Amino acid sequence: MSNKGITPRSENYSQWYLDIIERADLAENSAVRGCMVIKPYGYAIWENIQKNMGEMIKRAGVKNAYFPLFIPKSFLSREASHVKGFAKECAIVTHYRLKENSTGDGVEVDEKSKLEEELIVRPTSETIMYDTFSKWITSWRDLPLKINQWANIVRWEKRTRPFLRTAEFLWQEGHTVHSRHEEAEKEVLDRLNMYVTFAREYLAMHTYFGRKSESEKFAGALNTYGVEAMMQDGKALQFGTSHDLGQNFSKVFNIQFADKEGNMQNPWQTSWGTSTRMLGALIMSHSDDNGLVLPPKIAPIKVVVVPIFNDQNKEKVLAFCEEMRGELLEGIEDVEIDTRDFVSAGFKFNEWEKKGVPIRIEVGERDMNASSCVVVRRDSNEKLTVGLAELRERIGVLLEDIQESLLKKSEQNLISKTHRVGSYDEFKKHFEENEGFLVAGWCGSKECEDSIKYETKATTRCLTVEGEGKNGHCIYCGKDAHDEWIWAKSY
RNA sequence: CGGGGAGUAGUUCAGUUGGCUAGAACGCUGCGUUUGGGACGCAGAGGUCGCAGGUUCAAGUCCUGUCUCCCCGACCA
Repeated sequence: MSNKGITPRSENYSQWYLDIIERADLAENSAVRGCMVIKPYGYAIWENIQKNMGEMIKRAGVKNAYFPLFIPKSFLSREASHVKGFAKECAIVTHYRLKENSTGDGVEVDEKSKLEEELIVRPTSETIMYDTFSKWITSWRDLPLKINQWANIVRWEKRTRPFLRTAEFLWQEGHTVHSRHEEAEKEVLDRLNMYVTFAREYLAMHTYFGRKSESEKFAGALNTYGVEAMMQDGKALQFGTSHDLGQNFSKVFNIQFADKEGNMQNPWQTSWGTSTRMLGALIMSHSDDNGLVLPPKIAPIKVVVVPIFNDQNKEKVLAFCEEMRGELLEGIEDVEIDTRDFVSAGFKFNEWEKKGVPIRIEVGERDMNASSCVVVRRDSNEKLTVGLAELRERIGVLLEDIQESLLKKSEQNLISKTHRVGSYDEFKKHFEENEGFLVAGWCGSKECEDSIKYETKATTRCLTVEGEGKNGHCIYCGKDAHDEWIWAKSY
């Protein structure tokens, strides 16, 4: 068994996630390559994410809203570095009508329907939202304004990878507007912490988080903060970001408010987001060679009951399972009974393992007679015989225990694969031969960062609180460094 | 956009000194026996061999063109 779990390089990678998504089969048209179909089981995970993170977002005083998919081209060109960051990966709507083609066996673009101004399919919604915000905000009384939207966005990446980078993906993007910079900065860090907490509590993922370097920051932001998770193969996966936009956008979108003294001011803004990439992070963090392993809090099915029966005792066993779900497992959510009589029990065991269901209960006549059942945990494959009287309590405890031990494992993976090195030679050697992250001083110059990236493929991931202000030497040039950064190869 | 690889059944693929009716495994359908770790037997369905042209008595196989996909880079969540 490999110890790297499911990664894009693992054998049969494409087989592993097939319960969650599949590549959109649009092979005849290269223009839509890189799109994904999220299947019902995968979407159920996404719904759990939406529900739980959605609650955290609401608790932060943020309201949900929805803005248009299409952005006038002129909006995108207002903030110089923003447009520079996204210009090369936009889908553009140029016409609004089709007509029958000359041979009569299809359709073609009606050239007469050309738009005067092209529309951009949103790669992110700063521009279209902030144009609207400029109409909503006139006074200090309108602030802070905190808006979130769950939406799809399109980024025409040159190269896509199932899960980790698709042309279209779903996400949540939050946008807030504040009267003072300190307040905006606090919001940025609060939301960053929200993501870290969500990753820990729900996804059972331990992460590093902190400020991104100049070259890694969001196009148009003053500062970007990120959450970095480590996959089982030691590579980094950026999980969420939170940006301090300063006044960059409020100035060009003409958002102004009258302060208490009656002076017109440009407010301070933030934006923050997490995407369906989380599904990829979730899979790659916990799963093993037998398939997915899902943390109970996010698993669409928490407990699956596999009845073991033959033609003679089928009804009896199935009736018992229903009873089990209704009474013996009262209060345990998302329990599924696999009543299929056309596949073998062994097949079902295997299938639910592949789907990552945290707990499997096996019940046959043998168990019924003994007033017990067999309980199997997905994370450790441990089998327990549990008396029916204590079943509910044990399952409740087990679910919590699985959640906890997955987090512990993730923490262990992160910490045990984060190293320090004394020289650049060792730094280089690490990324050639070993897995995992490095903590190393960096003088902050773009030259050093670029050289390191070119020579090792590793980049700065973030500057953690612990690394901030830690004096030392730049791992590359040897000059004085005042911060220690997290370095890693990333997806 | 650069470098590699590949297009044959739903999927993964085999199939060259060109030669009969194009194959396997898995999956799918039906019947029967099974069901405590991916069941088995029998019967069956499923193909314009990416597309176009050429060479030949004969092309999945050789030649030319063309399209597409995948992988590795650059770019990025």
